[in-house]
Amino acid sequence: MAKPTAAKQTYVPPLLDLFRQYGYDGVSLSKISQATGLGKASLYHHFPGGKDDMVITVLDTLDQWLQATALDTLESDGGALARLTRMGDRICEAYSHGQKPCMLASLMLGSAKDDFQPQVQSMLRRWMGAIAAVLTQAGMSEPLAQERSEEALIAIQGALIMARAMDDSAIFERTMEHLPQQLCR
Amino acid sequence: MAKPTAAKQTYVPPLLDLFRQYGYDGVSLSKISQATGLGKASLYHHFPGGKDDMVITVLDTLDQWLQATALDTLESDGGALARLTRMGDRICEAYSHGQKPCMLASLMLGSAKDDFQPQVQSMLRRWMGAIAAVLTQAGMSEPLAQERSEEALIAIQGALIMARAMDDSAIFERTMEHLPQQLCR
DNA sequence: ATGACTGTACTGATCGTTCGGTATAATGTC
DNA sequence: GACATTATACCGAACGATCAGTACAGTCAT
Repeated sequence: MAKPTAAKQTYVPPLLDLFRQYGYDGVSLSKISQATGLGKASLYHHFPGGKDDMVITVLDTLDQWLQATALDTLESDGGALARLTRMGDRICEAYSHGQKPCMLASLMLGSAKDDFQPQVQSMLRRWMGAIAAVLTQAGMSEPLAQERSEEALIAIQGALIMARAMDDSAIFERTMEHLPQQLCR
Repeated sequence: MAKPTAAKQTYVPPLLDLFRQYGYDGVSLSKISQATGLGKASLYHHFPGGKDDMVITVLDTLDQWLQATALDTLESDGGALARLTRMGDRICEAYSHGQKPCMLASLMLGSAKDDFQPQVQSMLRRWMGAIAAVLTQAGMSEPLAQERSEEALIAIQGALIMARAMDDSAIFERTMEHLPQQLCR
């Protein structure tokens, strides 16, 4: 929303790591202070809105990353299968091969759900839209493409949950590997 | 573990509702006190181990429910497709058609992950085993059946996340409806 | 010397937990 | 049947710790 200071971006990676692993309620300011190496005063200097401000900043950065690194890739050259595979690779790396949770999912649990649901919904919708566009471009009907894109997000989110719960990153890697063919089937 | 008092079971439903929606870190004793109508001190009378004790009690009850209501159903009569459909119906109802999160997934986020991961893993493994058993019994090869049962849990967990995030229970209902054929394909 | 940044100290609120005590009902003793 | 004892269920108040957030004086680079 508000133009993020360049300095703010410095602290996004540790913040992302915290929020995706512990969720909104599980992250305390002392944890944040420890992870960023910043005192509380400094945190409130960079993020006057407190914890919510930090989440929004991370969410904005994540949004830009999703657009630039995952979705724009879908509009490059190559067949649908190749493009989806490329996106899968980026996604797989972003989630550390399934070892790290999705922040969007983490935020939908706990008391902060309502506050961030609009932005989360917007990101998920755009993500599904980009996948569906690839499929329709490959000749698939609009409704089927939308259904398949929904299945894609379900597979990604579910595989993240299961890989983390079972402590087996192979579950996520296998799912991401099969995903492109699964979508173009 | 320890034989639960009958009285303890009285407070399981509100506790389950809290933990699945807010996760371990998001549930405070005052929230629990309000939800159960019990004073904080009374809570420690029934659950001497505090919050952890409550989670374990709920997890035990959930384990019994899973076995009795969902998994034992898989061993009844009828074809594989019919049996899986019946399980799907029970699951769908248990999750309020996708409106309520899975407590197993909720517990795998936050600071309490390590404490409850063994029991969560055990339940998920048993769940997958029961589904795989139905599939092998229907003539499917052992490795394929295991892979499919994994896909089933991924679909359920992913659909729960997406349905909740998008605020659209149809996502979950559709996934659960397609699941049996998807598994027997 | 001005503005960006940070450490220290502090606030009131809430956290999980424990203490002291009360009401009720069951149990044992005579 | 009367009375003391015990167990169960509950509560208000308070514990020390930590929570999110603020005030302010200092430090630093420019």
